[in-house]
This record gives sequence, structure tokens and C-alpha cells, in this order.
Amino acid sequence: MARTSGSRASETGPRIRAAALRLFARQGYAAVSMRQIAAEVGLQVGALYNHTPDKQSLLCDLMETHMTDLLAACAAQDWPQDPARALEGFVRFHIRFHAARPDAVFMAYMELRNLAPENFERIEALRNAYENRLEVILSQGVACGQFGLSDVRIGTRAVIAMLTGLTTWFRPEGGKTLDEIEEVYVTLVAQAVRV
Amino acid sequence: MARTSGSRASETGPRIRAAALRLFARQGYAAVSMRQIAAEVGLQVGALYNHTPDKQSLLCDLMETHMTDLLAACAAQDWPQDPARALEGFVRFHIRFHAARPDAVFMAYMELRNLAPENFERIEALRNAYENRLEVILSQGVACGQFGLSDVRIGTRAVIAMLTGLTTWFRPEGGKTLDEIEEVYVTLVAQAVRV
DNA sequence: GCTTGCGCTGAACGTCTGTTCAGATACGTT
DNA sequence: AACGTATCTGAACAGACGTTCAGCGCAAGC
Repeated sequence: MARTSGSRASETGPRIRAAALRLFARQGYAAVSMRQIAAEVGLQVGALYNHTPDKQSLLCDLMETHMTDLLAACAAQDWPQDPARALEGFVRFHIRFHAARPDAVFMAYMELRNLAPENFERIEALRNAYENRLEVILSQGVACGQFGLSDVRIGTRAVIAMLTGLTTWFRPEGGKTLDEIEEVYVTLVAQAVRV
Repeated sequence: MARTSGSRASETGPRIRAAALRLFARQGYAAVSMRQIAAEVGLQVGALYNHTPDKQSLLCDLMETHMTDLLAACAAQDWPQDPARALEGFVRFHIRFHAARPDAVFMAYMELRNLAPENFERIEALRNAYENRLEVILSQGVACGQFGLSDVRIGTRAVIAMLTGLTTWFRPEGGKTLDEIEEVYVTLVAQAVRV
């Protein structure tokens, strides 16, 4: 046997990445084998290497794609000048974006340590660029006296952690809708930083 | 060759667990081999099995010990009746306890998915017992009108996430001391839940 | 309709995995 | 001083790992 009927690189590549993403998120990079990914897509192991140079690149590609998507979507928003409204917008944006792709978020969060050093640096830079968005909003709010935060850097990290933590327990079938949760978080964050 | 001079189970056991903890925290359970742990302690692989039935038990032991320590320390505190003061105490306790054992916290947070199902259930129950402490404080505060939280369950998780996230970026050699960070967090949390 | 080459299979590679065990040795006990 | 047990070494096990590659077949381009 050989080439399967209907096989095309333009479809197989994305299917491999989708399978890898799901498996990496659920079991962790180190615990997932290339054979497992291949089986999920319905291929033999060797075929994966027509679409990725190696396992590490697969992880790195997924991480970079996720972070790039995040930054692009973030940039596409129109951000209010008013810090309080910008902060509210950030909370809503973050929650919506992350709730829409739980696997990617979970993987991006957990698998940083499995990146080769040079890949890690690149991904971390993207992450910092995103967190910097929030930091700018908070520092503007502090500068104009709207926010009473005593340390912007710590505040930024605290808010990010609070928001990102949502993805570790939120399940669509749970009692609360995402809209309800969003409102709670908007209030929590707004109050936390108010003067 | 055989038994090494000065070898004793009462010392080797803890040394193995300490090495495993450090390695699991840094590289992840699945990425750490038994040979690696043995090398860290200065043993051959086989010797590990005098002290643990298998790799999974090693992980589970470490997780359970951590959670048990956490609950014991938490119970040993004397908690103020006043919800606002109890909340402040909880924040301080959580930060101090977790900052003192970063490896254990990181492992307990990241490796839940690598527990066998029956182990997972037990550990998760311990975790829930801890989070319940905070939930009780928050709901008491809401009940007596001190806190203006619109949803206690979501608020609990948000606060826990915010506090636990601290361990992913806090390094003792960083610019801020733990005391300074503690004060910022106390304020952030107090404001977030106030009416 | 023939040819080219992409994308697949199936098998193989060397290495590493967790775990077991016979044999050797140092320690605690007597 | 001699014994027995606790603890270690060193080697072995079967299976899984990431990666490579010769060979085959299908689809697209002429």
C-alpha cells in the first residue's frame, strides 16, 4: 500500500496540528507520542514527518500560532482611551478569547518548559507583549488617578493570573454561563484596582 | 559492589523524594526518568524500588504530602471571626506557605493530570477542602454584608488563581520582597470583594 | 495517456523507558 | 565474633520512543 486516496498536504497538516494540540493539552507534551498523534489522524508515524521536521517544532508551531492569534485579535480591538473602560474591555476580551480555545490556552500555559531554549525566548517575548497591554492600561489609570494600585507590575500579574486561571476550571456545561462569569470578573478586577 | 557505606532507608527515602520533587517541578513528571532521579541521589535505578513501589506512587506521595501539609498548617492557624480579617489572614497564609515551597506548589499544580484516576480523586478532595476554607470566609462576609461579591464560588476561584499564580513568577532574587508583594495582594483581594 | 512527484506505508534504526532480580555488602543485633 | 536482614549494584527484560527511508500508488500537469 502507499498513498491513501484523497490525501492532500493542505488538509493533513492542519489535522495533525489539531490532533497534537488536543493531545498536548490533555496529556502534556512529554506524555504524548508521535504514534499517538498519527493514530488520531489515521496515519502511520512516518507520514507526520512530511508535515513537521520533528516533535519539538510541532509544539513550537502550535504555541507560536496561538500567541500570534492572541496578539492579532488584541490589536484588532479598538481600545477606549479611558483606562477604566479599557480595563473592562481587556477583561472581556481575555475571557472570551481564552474560553473559545481552551486547549490552546492550556497548552500555552503548561508547556512553556518543554520548549527548547531558543523557542522559549521567542514565545515568552510574545507573551510579554500581551501582558504589556494590560500593564499599560493599569499604569495609565494610576497616572491619571483613576486606579489606586500600589504596584502596577504586581497588579498586572495578579490580574492575568486571575483571568487565566478561569480556563482551568471553566467548562461550558457547568452551572454558570460565560456571560455571567464575565460580569463577575469585570467587577472583581475593577474593584481590585480602584482607588 | 553492593550496599553503599552509610546507606540507610530513613535517609535515602527522603532524599529520593526531594530529588523527585525538584525534578518533577522543573521538567514535569512524564519528562523525568527513574534513572535521572537515581543519578540525582547517587544511586542505581534499581535501588529506588526499595523506597517506592513505582514512579506513579512517588508522584502521588509527593502530592499527598504537600496537600496534607497545607491543610494541617491551615488548620493550625487561628482564624479571626471577622470575615475581612479572616480573608486578610488567608491571603497572607497562602502567600507565605506557597512561597516557602515553590517546587511542591508548582508540581501540585501542574501534575494533577498525571495522577492515576483513583489518586486524582483523593488529591482533588484535599484541594477542594482547602479552597473551601476560602469559600466559607467569603460567604460569611457576604452574609453579614461586609463583602459585595455577586458570586462566592467564582470569587473563590478567582482569588485562588490570583494567589497561586504568584508562584509562577515570584523569585526571591527579584526586585520585590515577599512582604511587599504580600501587602499588594492583601489590598487587591480586600478591594476586589468589598461591597 | 503518460509522466512526474507528492504523500503515504511498513519496516527498521538505536536509544531510552519502567521495572525486576540475583548477588554482594554493610549495618544492627545478639 | 557471627548472624541475618536491610539496602545497594549491575545486568537484564520487553516494550515504547523519535526519527529515517526505500518503495509504492494516486493525482495532477503536460
